[in-house]
Amino acid sequence: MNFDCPLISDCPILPSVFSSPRFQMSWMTINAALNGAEVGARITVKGWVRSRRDSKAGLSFIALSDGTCFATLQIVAAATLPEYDAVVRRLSTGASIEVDGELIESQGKGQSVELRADAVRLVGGVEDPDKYPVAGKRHTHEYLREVAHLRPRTNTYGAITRVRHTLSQAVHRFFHERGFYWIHTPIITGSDCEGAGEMFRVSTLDLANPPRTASGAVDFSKDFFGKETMLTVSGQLNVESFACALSRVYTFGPTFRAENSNTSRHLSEFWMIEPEIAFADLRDDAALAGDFLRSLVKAALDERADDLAFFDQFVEKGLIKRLEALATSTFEAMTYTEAVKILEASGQAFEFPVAWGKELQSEHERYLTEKHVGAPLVVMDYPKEIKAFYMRLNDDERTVAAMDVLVPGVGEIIGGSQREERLEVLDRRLTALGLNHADYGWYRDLRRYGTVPHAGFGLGFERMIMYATGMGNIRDVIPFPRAPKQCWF
RNA sequence: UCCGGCAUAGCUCAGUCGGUAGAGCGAUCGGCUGUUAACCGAUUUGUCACAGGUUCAAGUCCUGUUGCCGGAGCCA
Repeated sequence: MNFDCPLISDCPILPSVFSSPRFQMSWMTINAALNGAEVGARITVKGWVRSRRDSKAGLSFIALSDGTCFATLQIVAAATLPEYDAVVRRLSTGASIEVDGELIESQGKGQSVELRADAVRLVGGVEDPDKYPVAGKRHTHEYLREVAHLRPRTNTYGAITRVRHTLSQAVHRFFHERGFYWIHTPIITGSDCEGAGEMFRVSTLDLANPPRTASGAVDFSKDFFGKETMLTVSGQLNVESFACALSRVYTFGPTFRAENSNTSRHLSEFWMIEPEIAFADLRDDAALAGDFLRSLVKAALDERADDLAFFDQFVEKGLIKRLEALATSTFEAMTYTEAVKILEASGQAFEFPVAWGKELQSEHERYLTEKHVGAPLVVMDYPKEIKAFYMRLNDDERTVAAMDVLVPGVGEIIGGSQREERLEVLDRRLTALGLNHADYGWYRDLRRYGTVPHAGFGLGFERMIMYATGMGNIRDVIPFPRAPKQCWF
């Protein structure tokens, strides 16, 4: 690598305190070549062949992608090149090449600039073009999932990957700019009170021959941590302790659920964002959720227009309009009690009956957000019986300060609540639910020492990506999906 | 986990009443063209998911298993 090449200024670098000295390479990204490089520049690009078309005029056209942007760069390779027959004419989809050449205005339609090749070098050929798993044709998402190591080379997955990155960056930027601190909550937990479903065990015990207690049960005191440990299902409980010290904090990391969920909206391993704010109530929480979703959508619109244009055309017609509408909207909000009234008055024939005190079913949520509102919707103040122990009891003693954000097409994208900060009320809830106070020692401590009202929520990151791209299956918006019976790569 | 559907060429699928395997796309070769989802012609391709059963004969019918898809539940 040559880090001092004077010709190259690598792809648009955002203004930053880190912008000098620049990290430069001796070749140019296709993103840089297409967006900002001077016509007439002599450059080198490297990437993977999407397609090759030969012309009897003595030319071959190569569509080259390096994944740095949606578009491919058209390489024009003349038959007069010494390597024309040995290299160029043998290129097939998927091969990797390096090309030196001059960036020129395109003589053809479909692109403004193209690279007139001075030299084409094969980096890696394709063993058997007939067997290349992502040949230049349409493939189903289901099939591409089986070749997840090669699907990043397709238009769709390249676009998803770039949007995913942009949204990740936007998450951190949003919170950083508002004074939130990122807390790295643990992945391994010894807390059996997280309570959000089945957990994966973490153990170094010999499964075939585990140590036993006198009563015959597996003796976890002999395990690595001296107790039973699991993969976390949420960083919330841990992050609450940091909120009650640094005021505004969030987590953004992987989360694990061992539920046997076989749906297009669930993964066994997914990423979740959980902000937590001290001195905040549920209204503050909902306001933050709205700002947050709008900011993420705006980031995607601003920074990934090329990828969104693709999704708009091939995945969900009208996607961009929908996102633009969201970016400037305020979310409608209603209480659970109002939602039940609306559903009861809707005249819809639901499979599951609607009644105050019962969970809202998917079909109910879908009606509310897709038909009744036609936009994102916040439902608040659910009956305490159907919500978790840590949610703050409202003055009516029947409901808790919980909220769900529902969006058309995806359903529940955010779940949050104001946390119960009053020790005696929390203890009453624990008792009512038959939970052992001793198991919640440090969590109760937060209520014993300088307790404050606080609230937060969890956003399923992959569900956000689905919403931002129009993709219909959550397994297609994460690089290597983990789901029941699926851990292939 | 429950309900429903599906599993046939590299991919997407057809395959009638049970009678011994087809198309499109891709790929390869050739033709044409500053081409671009190119176009025209030719060629290429099979453990019919797996295990058993019925039958003279099973891709086709029956049983079981596995996997995938859609919906539901759990949730984010």
